Amino acid sequence: MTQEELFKKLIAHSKEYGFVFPSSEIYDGLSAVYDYGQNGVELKNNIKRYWWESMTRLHENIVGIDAAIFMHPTTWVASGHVGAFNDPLIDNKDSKKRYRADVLIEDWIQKQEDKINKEVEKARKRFGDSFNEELYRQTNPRVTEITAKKDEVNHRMVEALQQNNLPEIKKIIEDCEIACPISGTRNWTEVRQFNLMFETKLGSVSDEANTIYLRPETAQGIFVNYLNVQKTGRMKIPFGIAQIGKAFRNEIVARQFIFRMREFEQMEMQFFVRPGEEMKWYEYWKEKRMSWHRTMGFGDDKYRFHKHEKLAHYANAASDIEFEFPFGFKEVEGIHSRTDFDLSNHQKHSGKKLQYFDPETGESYVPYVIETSIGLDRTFLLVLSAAYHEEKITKEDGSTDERVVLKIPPALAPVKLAIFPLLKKDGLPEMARKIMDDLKFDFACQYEEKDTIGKRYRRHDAIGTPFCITIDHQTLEDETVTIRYRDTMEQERVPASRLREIMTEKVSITNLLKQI
RNA sequence: GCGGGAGUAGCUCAGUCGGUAGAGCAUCAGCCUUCCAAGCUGAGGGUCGCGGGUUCGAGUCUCGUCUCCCGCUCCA
Repeated sequence: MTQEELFKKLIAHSKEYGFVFPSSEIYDGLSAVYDYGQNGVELKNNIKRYWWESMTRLHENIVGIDAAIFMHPTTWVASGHVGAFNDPLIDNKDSKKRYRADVLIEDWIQKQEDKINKEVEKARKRFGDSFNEELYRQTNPRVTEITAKKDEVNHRMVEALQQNNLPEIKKIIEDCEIACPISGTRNWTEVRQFNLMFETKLGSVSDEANTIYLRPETAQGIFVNYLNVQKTGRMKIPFGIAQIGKAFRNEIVARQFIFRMREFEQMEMQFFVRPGEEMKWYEYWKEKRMSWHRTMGFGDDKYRFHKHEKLAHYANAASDIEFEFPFGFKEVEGIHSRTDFDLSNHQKHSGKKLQYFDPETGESYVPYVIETSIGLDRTFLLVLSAAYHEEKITKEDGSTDERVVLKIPPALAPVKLAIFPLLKKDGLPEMARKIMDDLKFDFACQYEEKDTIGKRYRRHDAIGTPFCITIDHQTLEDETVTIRYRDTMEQERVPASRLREIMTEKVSITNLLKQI
């Protein structure tokens, strides 16, 4: 089976067993929007808990918040999103490739600079020690010509971007005779604007309303509350603020199931540190986060770091944790050194002092920030794709059989234990109900009495239930039950009175947290 | 946006030459069996994505349209 087929089966399985449904399906769906079903929401909540507790419980100096999705519009001016997330796009009609129009122009400008540098180097060789680079740059006719043209284009581009003048951007591309690197042609479409932030109106009367944005990242909710948390929590640097919440990006192309959605959920932690110590903490969090992933037990070779060479406007170092999905190694989490970019800009735009007085050094400063930002939906997909197994089984009579099993770590599984009476008579259902009533306060349990026992086992394999408890005639005599293990399909007989203790040991998130 | 693929029952799919809708699984009710899916009987479930055209007659031919999935620049 190819990876693509496997991925398709995984998507079908997700729907079939109540993990993920296409949004608004009865109306033909909505592109790249998905809903989490009855099992999906449990798995998702368990992942959230694993993350949340690994942050807030295991670190005394990390606390959580839950900021609103709506934020003051100036937030996004300060964060750089208003400027940086307005991408003018253009398509080449021959190669069918899509480009960011400003990037095309920037590449052209870079080319001109390369040309100039080449000229300078040539001249340096020619003139030897007597070479005056500055003078040459100012006087050489060829260099000054290219420089002038380059500066003019740059000026036009900046102005056009500021005024959102798309036809002008198209004209620049035409004037510079920029060709598509793939097709080599200059057969371009019009330039179109893709605003990555969703707009909405605040206020019930539309003409009085202000345009606000749905947040494109949760981080800013942390930054604008930095001072509130620091003061009210009497936090001392270094300290962190964690948050789980929805974010929205009007992606140009949103694809690959729940991997890239327009509405998605992030789990972010911003860690505030003393300037100059950011690299130490950057390395610390890279290791911590990788360890969190590996503890789930899907295999260390499924993960790798990817270092960003090209950095975002706010970062001075950035690495991704990538996981090997059925469609290749893809980013699940980013660990970014964000410098003091965000807090400084909020300080500037708000006029509020966002500084920290460090009693150890006796100085005030704007803290530096290390960000860990993980996609919850991506982690969900990670768990599902790593857990999905199709197994061939040889039965006692020699015939072969197949089963689909989700080997989800027990602590994250939507249903922890399924409770079955072996027969639907002889008082077994009553006994099973009694055991379930006792355990349901501590574990997500499901009771099933329909169909043969084998069918019930398989149904729970398919949703990843790690343990099935079966009540048989012997239970009536000595109060023992069998535990059937999902991964090995083996059974073990234990006293019913010990179930709580055994299950607590096997399914608690605490034990996962201890291994990080 | 462009290119490719696909829309028939909850799921997987069949449907011949254009003749009026089928199977398996699943669901529900009952019977039988009882520790690893597929025993028996019965029931429910369909505007064949949508709209027009050709035809006595369209799931099938034709035109249009919509939606979903995959690939391409961005990111968590």
